[in-house]
Amino acid sequence: MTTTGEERERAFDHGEVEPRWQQAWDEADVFRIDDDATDPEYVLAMFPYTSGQLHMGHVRNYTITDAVARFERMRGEDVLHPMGWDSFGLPAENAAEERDTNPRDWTMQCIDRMRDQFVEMGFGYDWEREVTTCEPDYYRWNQWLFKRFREAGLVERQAAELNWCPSCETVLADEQVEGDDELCWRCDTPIDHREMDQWFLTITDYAEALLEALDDLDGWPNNVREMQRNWIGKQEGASVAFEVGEYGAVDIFTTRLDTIHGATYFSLAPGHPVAREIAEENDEVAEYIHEAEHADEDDLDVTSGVFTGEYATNPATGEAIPVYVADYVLTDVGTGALYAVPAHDDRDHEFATHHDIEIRQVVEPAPEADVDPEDVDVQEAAYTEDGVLDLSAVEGSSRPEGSDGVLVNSGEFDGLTSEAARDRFVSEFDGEHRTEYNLRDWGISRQRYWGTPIPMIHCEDCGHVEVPDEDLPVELPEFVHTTGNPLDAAEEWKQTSCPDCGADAVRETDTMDTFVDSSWYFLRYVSPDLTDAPFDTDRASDWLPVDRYVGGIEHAVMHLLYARFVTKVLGDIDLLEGVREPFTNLTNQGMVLGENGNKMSKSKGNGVSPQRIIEEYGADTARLFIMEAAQPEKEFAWSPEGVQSAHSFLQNIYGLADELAAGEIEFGSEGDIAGYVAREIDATAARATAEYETFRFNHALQAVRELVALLRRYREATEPDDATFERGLVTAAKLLAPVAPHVGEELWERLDGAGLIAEADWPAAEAPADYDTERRLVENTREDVRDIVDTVGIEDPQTITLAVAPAWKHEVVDVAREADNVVPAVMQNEELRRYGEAAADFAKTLAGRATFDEHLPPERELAALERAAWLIEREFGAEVVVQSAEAAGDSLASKAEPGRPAIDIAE
RNA sequence: GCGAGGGUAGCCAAGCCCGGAAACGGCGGCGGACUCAAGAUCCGCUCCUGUAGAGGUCCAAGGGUUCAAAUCCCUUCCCUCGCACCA
Repeated sequence: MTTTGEERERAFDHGEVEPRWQQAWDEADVFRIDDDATDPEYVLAMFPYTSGQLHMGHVRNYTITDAVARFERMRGEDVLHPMGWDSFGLPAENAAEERDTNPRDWTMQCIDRMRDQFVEMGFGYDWEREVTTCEPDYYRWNQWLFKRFREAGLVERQAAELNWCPSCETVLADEQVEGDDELCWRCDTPIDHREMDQWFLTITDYAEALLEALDDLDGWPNNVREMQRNWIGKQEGASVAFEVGEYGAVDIFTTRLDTIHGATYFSLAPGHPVAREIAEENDEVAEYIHEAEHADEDDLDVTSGVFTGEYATNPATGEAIPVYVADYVLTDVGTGALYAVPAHDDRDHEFATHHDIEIRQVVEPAPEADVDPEDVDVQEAAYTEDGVLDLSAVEGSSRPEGSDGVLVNSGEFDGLTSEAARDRFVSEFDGEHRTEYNLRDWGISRQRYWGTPIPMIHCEDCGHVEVPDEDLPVELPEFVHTTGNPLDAAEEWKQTSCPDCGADAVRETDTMDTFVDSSWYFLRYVSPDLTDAPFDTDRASDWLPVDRYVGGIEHAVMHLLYARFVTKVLGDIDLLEGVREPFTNLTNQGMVLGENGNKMSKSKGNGVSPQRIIEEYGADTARLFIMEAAQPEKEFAWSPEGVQSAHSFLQNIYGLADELAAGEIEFGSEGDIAGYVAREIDATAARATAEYETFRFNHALQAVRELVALLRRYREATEPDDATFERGLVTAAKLLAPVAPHVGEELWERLDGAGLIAEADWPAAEAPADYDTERRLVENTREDVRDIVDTVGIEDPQTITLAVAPAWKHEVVDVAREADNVVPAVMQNEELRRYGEAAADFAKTLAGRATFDEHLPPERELAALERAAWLIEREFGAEVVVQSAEAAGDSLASKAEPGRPAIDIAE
């Protein structure tokens, strides 16, 4: 960037300015919130994982919440805006291994580094409420809550299948298993699936509550709500038992019980217990199951399966249908067993065709459907829609060919709609209504060191025994480098005695999933130092829910679902009162893309380091650029031009304030222009406020830029009125301050503001009366003048005369607006009739129009044009004369209409 | 396949909920002011036609409702995201 000498003189040095204000805020306790505050505005960003690296995603996330917090504070709200550290987790262990240190030291260093960066960015947090999940002061409450959940019957020990790396001797999360070959991400060893006992929180008990409440979460994005609905995966259906050979009754789950008469085979998942029983007698089945269990996802065709030689009895028809074991039936969906209806299910159809099984239609389109039953050929493709039952094809049906249908066996079902049949068949075939969820219980056991120890003890005699509350927290032992779980290797720590019987016992060596930490951290901020409970129930009940939660979409399901679950449980065990949902409004900020529009990544080499931007341009430039670039939820590409533009703007407005402070601006007493500027100031405040409220910071900032540009033009055009000019700058500074807080303070200091702008009052936000109408009048008039000058080709206009329409024309429009029949209505008006033919002609003109824009009365139009005349003078270098209809005389004024002054341009 | 969100001028992108001006902004491009010049800044223009503020054609495509549609309704096409051998 090149700067002129003058600009350099007027520029601020962010490296000097920013730390100074950060210190000033700190000393003035600007961001502290008192424990006594009632129902403060709770503004929260998802706390970061402590990687030590601040990236642009963080900067964007925290710039948004910081701007909102500052905005609300200036409006006089008490604001809770805390920050903490999601500091447990596997990466810390890996980093410790790589650097020959331990997870704790490494994590603490990362936290210090990140905290410094947050301060440098000017983010205003109440650091007295800082929460660090890897501190015993925090995680002891994970343990305490685990026990309360257990008391409430929400903790279970179940077997679960896990990814196990035989070389590292540890469990891996799904995302740590790489590629189709399923290799360990660290040592490239193929992983095993191992069934292990695990601790679970039974979130499935809350499946319905979690699902239902989504409908009322109006402040959440639709896609997140939809993702949670999908995840919970509610299915309403029914279960019915089929007798399978000598193996007894097998329950199936179906959502299409109406099609039961069309079942022509029965299918078991390879993992179904009955399939395993059959395999013991049948080698072919055993082989298939083995194959299915060791195959990769796509190895087996959808039609793969094996006939077991067994038959199942269809309770609807009494028929015996063949039993298959098929891979397309999933063990953990429904009951892992189903009856197949090839005529009405695509996969069953494909399977049946391949295995040459009968396809029997039992549903046809209902009369109101726009499909002709004749066009449905289930031999070709399954008909999967609802319809009416057509049991003519069922064996034993008494329905004659072509008739409207008589019932199979019992006659009473024929013609039922699918919906009615589903309901009816439940009782008819001894089934039961059943609701299935895709949601699984939350397995929280991790065979890792860097997490919250699960507060349980295994005693030979007493089984699983809780660690008594008074012995909490169970603290982590010293970290040891080992291939497996360091807790397992910590012999001294592991050996203990049973709290119940006193015998020798061992501690649980699993730690908790780190999502446990983040499922309630937003409550700990309320009372971070409390020593006898995780949080102060009264205060939390008052301060929660979080009013504004901002974070990445990657947490749409996991974290946000767990937090909702925990919040509901806390309510049910009386630790929270009247808070059923943790986050009222949720925003998922979009990605910051690299300059080329691709995702920033090391491999693409298009990453932009926040640290570098802060050093080169300062935090405010980065903040302003990010907020101007796009609305929070949209992605945008990093742009050096945009950064540059934000930087120049900040320098520019600073320069103006500095000149003002230095007394270098000549002031005068010009009145009309000041009036114009004054109205623009008010309108800008109103617009920016509304945009802040609706999270469209880019629009708010655009308004601020326009105001500053206007002030600059004002100064160039005339000797401005000092009070108006200063008020304009003060307003711009305040509107800018939430986004560019350091520059805001610099401006404030030069504008003689008392105290800190961070604590100043937000500008009153009331647009002037009829602002929009006036603005439209002025803009239209300016455009018309341009249009004329351009089309006519006037080289050098000398005088531009604007004449406002006479009062009677305004009245004609008023009458016309109300009238059905314009011309008669106008001519019947005594007053208007006085204007004779002119009134009639004008009425005729209006009669052809469908609508009438709002317009100002003549004297207000006159005043508005007088205020705006300077803009036209400046643009065309001509004298501008604004006249009333009377002053202008008939020849000109007759061309004017309300909202559209007559224009005369003299060369 | 199911679900959600979209398709607006060369590009990015507002407006759509609550129908009423060729449609806010920005970038890029063009012209002008300032300057020895460039940059920065400022003022315009940027769908087509037009010597007094005009006319024409426009918001993925097609239909409909309405005095009036980018906006409401229907159909089709395309994009992005989420879920999915889900019984």
